[in-house]
Amino acid sequence: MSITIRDVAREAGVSIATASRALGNYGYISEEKRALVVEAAHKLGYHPHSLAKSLVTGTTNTVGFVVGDIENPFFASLAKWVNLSLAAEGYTLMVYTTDENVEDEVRGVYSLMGKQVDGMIIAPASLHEYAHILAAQNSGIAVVLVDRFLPNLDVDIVAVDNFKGAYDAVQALIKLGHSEIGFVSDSLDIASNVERLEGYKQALKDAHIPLMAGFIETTGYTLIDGYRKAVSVLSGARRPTAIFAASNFIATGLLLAARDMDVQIPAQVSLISFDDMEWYKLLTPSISVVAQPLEKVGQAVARLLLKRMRKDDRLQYPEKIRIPPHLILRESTAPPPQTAEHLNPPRS
Amino acid sequence: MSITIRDVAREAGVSIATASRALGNYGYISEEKRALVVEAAHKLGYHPHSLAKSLVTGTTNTVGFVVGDIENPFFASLAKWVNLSLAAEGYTLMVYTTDENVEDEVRGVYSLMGKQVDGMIIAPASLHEYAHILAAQNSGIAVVLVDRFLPNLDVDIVAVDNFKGAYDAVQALIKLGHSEIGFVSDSLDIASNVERLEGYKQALKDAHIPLMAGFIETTGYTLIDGYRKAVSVLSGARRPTAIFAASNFIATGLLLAARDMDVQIPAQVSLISFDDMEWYKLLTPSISVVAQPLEKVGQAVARLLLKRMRKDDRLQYPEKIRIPPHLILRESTAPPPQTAEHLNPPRS
DNA sequence: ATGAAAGCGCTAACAG
DNA sequence: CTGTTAGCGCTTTCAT
Repeated sequence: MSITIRDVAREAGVSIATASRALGNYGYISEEKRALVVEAAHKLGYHPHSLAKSLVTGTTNTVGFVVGDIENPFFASLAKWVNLSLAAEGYTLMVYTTDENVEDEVRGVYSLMGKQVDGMIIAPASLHEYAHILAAQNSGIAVVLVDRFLPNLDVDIVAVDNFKGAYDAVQALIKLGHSEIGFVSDSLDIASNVERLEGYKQALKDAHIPLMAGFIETTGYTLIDGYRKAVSVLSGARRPTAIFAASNFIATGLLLAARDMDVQIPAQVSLISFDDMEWYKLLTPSISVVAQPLEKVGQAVARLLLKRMRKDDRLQYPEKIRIPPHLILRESTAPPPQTAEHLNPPRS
Repeated sequence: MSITIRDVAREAGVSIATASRALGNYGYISEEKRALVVEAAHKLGYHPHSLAKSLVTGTTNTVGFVVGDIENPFFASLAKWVNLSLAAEGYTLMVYTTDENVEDEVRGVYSLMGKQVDGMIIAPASLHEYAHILAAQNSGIAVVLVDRFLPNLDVDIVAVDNFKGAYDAVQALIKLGHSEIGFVSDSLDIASNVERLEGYKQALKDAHIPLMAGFIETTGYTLIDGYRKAVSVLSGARRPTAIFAASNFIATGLLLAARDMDVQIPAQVSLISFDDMEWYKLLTPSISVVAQPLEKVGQAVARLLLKRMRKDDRLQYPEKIRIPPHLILRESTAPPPQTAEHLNPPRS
């Protein structure tokens, strides 16, 4: 069927060991035989069987990337940057999509373990279920989390400072005069959302604005979930004058809903979104955001994983890297409408 | 180090073969021993080593996905749909990004071959270089192309009817009264762009509008390439009254440029984009598009590949599947400006 | 510098 | 129904 190193060796008139040395560029071998083997390999159209090699060396040059949804521009962009760094070092990415579903994630992690990936990058779907992540670590695979901390687990992580990002955003809204600020995110079983919620709460607290439970809303992770929740928030009895959307999907759903319901942004409701999108600049109004430097995050993740896979012991354990996000105020944020009867001017 | 089937067999007090049968659910085995083995495996925390299994069975349950840029929403969305269908059948996706660079693509295909993927889905970066794709096919891997035909190669493909999509779009512009219609795409070494150009040309021809070489422009595949080209097109001596953008990246670049240059859409220039984006609806004006039903494309690709991997011989060879796109006219298309001295009313 | 041979973890004849 | 055994293609001691 396929051409093996055995065929190459025979063709070149050398032993399998010599052929292996020639093809793998290791050990002692005469230039003469090396050339012979290389030529034979070329002539026969030989291509190495990495699986067989992996079985003996124990390394696959493959890393697993486990995320909620590869269609989400946040993950797609992250994948691009991670891949860029990893591909340069000869690694291939196996992408596993979980639909933010823990059972799928567990399946994915074990499947990837079975496929003997050298490392895994995971954006865990749940704060509370991590036995599979522990199992992967214990089996000797390098694991680094991205975007979402697992406070109960000692494992490397790279993420944006979500607390600060949310805090800055909400503080900016408060400075504009808002006191009725809504928070909308997807599941609070996801660590980054919890951190963003904490930032939101702290900003309100520091401004002595009472926390209103009705202003904190969560929904699913898809665009349509975001849309539905937005419709309910915008049509609620007590509509906030500003909304902090904890992700691009939530913000997009809200924009779609606002358009359909003829709610004016920012005249009636201000908006700040987590995640910057190229097209946010194109909207009328352009959208204010907490931008995540995904290039930096992706590179940091890749670099850290690479070091772990190479067992670089100059690293602390675990390594926790926080990348600062930055607030960009555009046109979707403005002072609250004058007619708002609940207007509560900021103290500052 | 790790727990193997040998350990499980010993623990359960059976032979390796029996353990393998129990774990793999095949052959004859008593319920009693099966339970024993399963329990031992569970107790020991055994996880199968798929690589070793693959080495003997010759199948990996892995498929390679070779695309230009996973960050491009077109590919990201495609990946999602393909993955959905494939994951349901137990396959994992290895994503290889080529940056639309043939050398990278060649490297990727050979790397994936070495990793013994059962199948590959490729959006080839070049019309002319396909020896590597042939090699993959010849090595027994199921290969199906997506989005881009390779006319000189007998290989399965699923793609949108690019000719028709472009034809319909340009015809719609002509009906609105345009005769100075620009075409902007990335590389014409990419089959789908060529097909779209052909559709553009044919629509002009059928309306007896002379083809102007200066109205056909190509550029790179990134957003910034699209932006730069758009600036030059919009500031050219003879600016078209309508532009057909052959991809979402090109269209986005053009929108960004139009905003920066204060060019009014559609008052001064009409625009139709290939690829529909959720946010196109949110812009002012909303963007007219040739929408590609990516869910259908992704599912068709996955289904076809699955059949090939299973050697379903009810299939023709090669199988060529065209999915019809559909034109959605929104607000970015309007009659040309009255002041245009070159106005050439449609004949219809 | 080169070759013989062991073995990575698993499946699949084959024999019993 | 169960166990023994021969590989899958490759790397890597260990001799020579």
